[in-house]
Amino acid sequence: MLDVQSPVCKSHHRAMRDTLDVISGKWKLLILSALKERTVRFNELTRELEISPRILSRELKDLERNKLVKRTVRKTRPVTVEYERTAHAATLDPLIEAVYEWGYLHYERVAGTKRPHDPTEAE
Amino acid sequence: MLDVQSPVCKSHHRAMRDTLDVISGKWKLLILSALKERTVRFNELTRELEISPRILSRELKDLERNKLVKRTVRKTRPVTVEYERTAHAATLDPLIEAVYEWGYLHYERVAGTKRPHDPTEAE
DNA sequence: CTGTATCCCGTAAGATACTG
DNA sequence: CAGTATCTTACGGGATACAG
Repeated sequence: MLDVQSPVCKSHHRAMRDTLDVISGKWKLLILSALKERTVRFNELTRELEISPRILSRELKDLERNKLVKRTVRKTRPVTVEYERTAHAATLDPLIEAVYEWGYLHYERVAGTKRPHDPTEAE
Repeated sequence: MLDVQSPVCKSHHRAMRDTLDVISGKWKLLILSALKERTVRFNELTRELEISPRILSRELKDLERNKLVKRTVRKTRPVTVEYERTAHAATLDPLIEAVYEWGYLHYERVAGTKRPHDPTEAE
């Protein structure tokens, strides 16, 4: 049988799957992006990203498990928890940047076919 | 500085969502990656990516709808269909490259925490 | 404030069989 | 070969209420 897929393509494929397994989904990159500049508390994130606490909790755990965020409990009055990116997460910056760049540059193109939100736009 | 969500962050967020809406999911980037070098036929893709025809069909339609792949019917013996990337898809190269790079460089790290590997596959 | 516990829905994804 | 038709399962994602 002819070798349809070269070993190069295979490993390429595998590497991409590895990445996608970690960062795919609706939220992970957005969360990491939100943590890019500063440390953020749980509820801050729910508000900023408009994500339900249930989902956020799960996503943060995933990210923590993959060593991309660090969770810190601060013994304040009611107790606050701060999330911050790890150094490892910083290695995702080029990827995040690429995602942002593409969305920014090709916004109109995307808008033509689909565009799900923003209620500020009058209907 | 205490402006929790600056307009910059908002638009950043939006741009990322736009990108994610188009390329998120398990398959789209892998498909585009497979089409990077050459034109590929439908069944070739199902074999190379180990994706079921149903899913592949849907993904290709999505990509076509977003002007990322071009479908060409060749009037051969039983009829073959070739898929190729559009010029627009080429603008995703930096993103795809970033996905590949990260998976490649941080493979070990990922392996430690999760690795849904396919045991049937030997290399 | 920081989550967890339920309940629910839509869709992604897969297996298989079948048609043009 | 290139898909489509079903059917089924799994999971992502959301709403809400509640607990620590």
